[in-house]
Amino acid sequence: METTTSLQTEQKAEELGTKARLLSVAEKLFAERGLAATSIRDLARKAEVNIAAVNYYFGSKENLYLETLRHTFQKAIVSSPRFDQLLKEAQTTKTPQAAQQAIAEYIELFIKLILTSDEARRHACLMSREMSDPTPALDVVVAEFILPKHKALTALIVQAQPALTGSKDLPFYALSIVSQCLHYHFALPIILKLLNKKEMTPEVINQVAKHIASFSLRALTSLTPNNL
Amino acid sequence: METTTSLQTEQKAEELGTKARLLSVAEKLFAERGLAATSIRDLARKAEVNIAAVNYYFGSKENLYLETLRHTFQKAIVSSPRFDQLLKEAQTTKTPQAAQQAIAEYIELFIKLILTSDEARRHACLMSREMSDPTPALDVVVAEFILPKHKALTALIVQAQPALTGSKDLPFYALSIVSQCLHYHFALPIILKLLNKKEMTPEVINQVAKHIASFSLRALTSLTPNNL
DNA sequence: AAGTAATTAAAACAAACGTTTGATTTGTAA
DNA sequence: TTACAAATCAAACGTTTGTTTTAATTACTT
Repeated sequence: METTTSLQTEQKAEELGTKARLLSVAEKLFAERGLAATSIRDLARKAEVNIAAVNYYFGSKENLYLETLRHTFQKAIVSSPRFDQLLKEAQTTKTPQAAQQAIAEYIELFIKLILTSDEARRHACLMSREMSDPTPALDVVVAEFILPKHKALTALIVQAQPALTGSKDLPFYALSIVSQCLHYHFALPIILKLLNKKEMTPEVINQVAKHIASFSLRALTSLTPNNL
Repeated sequence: METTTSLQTEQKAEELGTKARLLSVAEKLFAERGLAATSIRDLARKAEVNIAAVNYYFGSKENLYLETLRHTFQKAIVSSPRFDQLLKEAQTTKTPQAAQQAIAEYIELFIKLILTSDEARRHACLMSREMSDPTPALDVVVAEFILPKHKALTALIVQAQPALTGSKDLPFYALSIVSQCLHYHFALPIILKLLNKKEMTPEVINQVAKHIASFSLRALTSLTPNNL
């Protein structure tokens, strides 16, 4: 029996139970290869777990995939106050300049997470696979993870450019910013070829972050009532 | 025997041979489900062809996939002078204004292709699957298809904003524009949920095209030597 | 210490997979 | 017609797939 409260079942706190070990390896493999290309046997072997454990704990492979996405993005939600902090800070200082600065930092944080953090990369991989082959899990992730972030960023954008208040294509602004960042995840292999590079160096990453921030803020701040 | 020159083997010109039928169905299925999730049996059944035909004509499933990508993007290259024409026209009129207009039309054409043309959508699907799980075919597609387009768009950008000449983050500008467009393919299911829509209507598509063009051109034209 | 529930383990299941085989049909040229 | 090569076909190949079964083992409660 897997008890979550008692510590007697685990000699060391660091040791993961069978279920947790499955979820951990599943996150890795599903992100790397996708649902169809990941076999339960490979998964069980890498998790050092019997083949039957998957069906014992999760009922089916599909359900393991669904639970893996839930588990992964719940982790991400908990560990994302870094972003939310940024948004809150700007709201205290209500000036457009503060919001613009927050947007620039948001972009920089986003780009660096995607291009340097293995965990963030896994999340992005799982998400892009969901977009190619949507499952019921996508609804949950969008509602609980993406929609709140989109709303928060949009609020920041309005603060940075008050002229946008009530504009009918307001929701597209956050998409313009986020899409530029995500492109450096989705299209990374292509972008590396275009830049004639083997990998993303810290210098290039900084350059990219600065470019997207500058590009987007110019688009935002140069907005005049004529453009609306 | 499949003869490519003689017409006697095909009663009607519209009828496709076994090989062509396989390539056609393969493009569809690989785009919809990906390599791993597409079975040769399903493919052969939908192409009304014997199972052994795949290995007879292509040697293996993997090779069929590779040939499908080659075939598909070679078609795309041939049928893309619509884009190239746009670039050429701007070069004749050498003014920044002409280039800016061309960029706006480029974006509109791009967005509408991605969101309305089934063939363009298939190409985009194949490409996004290649980016998630790169195969040797990616190199070919990038070199022959993407790199030329990136160079042409970059030339257009320099013409639209001559101050960018020689700038070290010049290659990122085309990426900023293209990424915004592609996002409406990659993240379409998510974007629909964000916009609370069932599907993309022609009105929204127009709105998106206008937004991206306006957003990008503002970012481009508001560039001053200070920003460099 | 006994007994019950939870977990692990090994083995086997049918189904589907990509591929190969060998025979048959088809088209063409001698 | 005869001969030969290309194309198509049904059938079966050996693996691998996700899942289930059955038995042994472990952990917890009474």
